[in-house]
Amino acid sequence: MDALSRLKQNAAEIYSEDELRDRLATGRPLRVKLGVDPTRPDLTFGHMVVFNKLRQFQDLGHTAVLIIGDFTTLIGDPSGRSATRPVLTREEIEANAQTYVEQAYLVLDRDKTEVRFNSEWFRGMGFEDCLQLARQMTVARMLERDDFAKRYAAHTPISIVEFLYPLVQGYDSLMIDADVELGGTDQTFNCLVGRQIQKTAGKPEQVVLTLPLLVGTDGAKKMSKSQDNYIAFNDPPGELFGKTMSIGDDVMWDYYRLLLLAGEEAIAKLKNGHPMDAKKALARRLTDRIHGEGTGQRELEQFEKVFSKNELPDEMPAFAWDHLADGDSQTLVNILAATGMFPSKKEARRLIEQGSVRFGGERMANPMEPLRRPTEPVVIQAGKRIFFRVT
RNA sequence: GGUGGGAUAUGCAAGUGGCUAAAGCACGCAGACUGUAAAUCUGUUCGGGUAACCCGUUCGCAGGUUCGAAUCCUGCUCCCACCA
Repeated sequence: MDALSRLKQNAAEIYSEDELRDRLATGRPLRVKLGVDPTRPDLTFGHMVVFNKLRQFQDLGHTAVLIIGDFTTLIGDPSGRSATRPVLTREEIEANAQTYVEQAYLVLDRDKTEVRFNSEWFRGMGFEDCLQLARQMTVARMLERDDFAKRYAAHTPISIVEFLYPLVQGYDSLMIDADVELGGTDQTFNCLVGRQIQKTAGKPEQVVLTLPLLVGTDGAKKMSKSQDNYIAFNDPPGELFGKTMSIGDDVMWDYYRLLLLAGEEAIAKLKNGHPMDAKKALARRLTDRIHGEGTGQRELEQFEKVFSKNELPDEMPAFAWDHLADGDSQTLVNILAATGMFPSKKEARRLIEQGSVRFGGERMANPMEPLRRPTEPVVIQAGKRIFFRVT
């Protein structure tokens, strides 16, 4: 497969393919830009889609330039909801950026990655320069952006600062001489603004390559932290595996394509088999990818043990009786609550009343059931996913 | 600057003096079933209490009226629309 077709794989849009071909033909390493938001230190599988593409560029000898939007974060962005986002301190931003980049290296080639903070060029920028930049955009053009158009129509607030964001992002492209900028399809507008700014400055315009947005575990909306439908890089292996198993059958193929870069032939083959086997393979490979070779197999075995065979997992947290109770006898609900594994005592009681709690394998439906100090370790199970031992 | 409308639990959204811890939907959680934490069906969803009942806190914020307020009054904050 030649370079261009590899890079085209999974791409939603390329502006434009001809330009990309020409740029590749120069034979020099291209500077491929990706802007990241340091307000959220945790990477999700949604990010992986774009990072995969970046990695493909790296494998072809190009340089990844990660722009940490620290300057913009420092100002605080009132985007979306009425509540203004908390403004992060310099230290918080740097810490976030650090974790972010470290996680990104699970996908990226560290040696071919350049990390830049955009405060580098924005901090010293005067208001005059800012106005000069703002001059390059019109309100009508800005309202073309899908996100703004919708919010404007729905009467949700849009701050002037938000109007400045695309310009800021575009200016980043100018400052690092980006040849290519990557982003999700929701970033299309912002990336295109970069082209305009480069053009005005008399520089070659960057190629924009957008990627589809990964659907979240709810199977409906795009994966994002705010929707709580995400799988994060730093989810523990069991969580990561389980969450992957919880996605709907329909969206599984997108995960194969966008996260594992599976080809259509391989997918067609999997579709002939059992959906559950395909999903298990997906979860296993993704777990391996993040947590290291072999972890996927281990989680697969645990998963089958717990969910298919209804057996106990190999590992579970243990609590000493003396931490949970004062005397030798205590009610079930109090024991559960004392572990801190439930959001509230009410919640623990609800679970008991709904018949989801087993004590040593025996179902207990009475929250007030008195328990005695166990003579040997006993396993308490709540629902399908919470297990712990009392010793 | 003027006029009108709005702020309710995780999200959307009912509720205009007591029967409201607050309808409904979505999400979440649990049970059943299964092919998995898919799908489907059912239940459940503020917190505390030896507990089919009692108590505390919640309806933008701060006060007030009332036996009683998410619901009425006053002030404040924020948002939206129209006009300029």
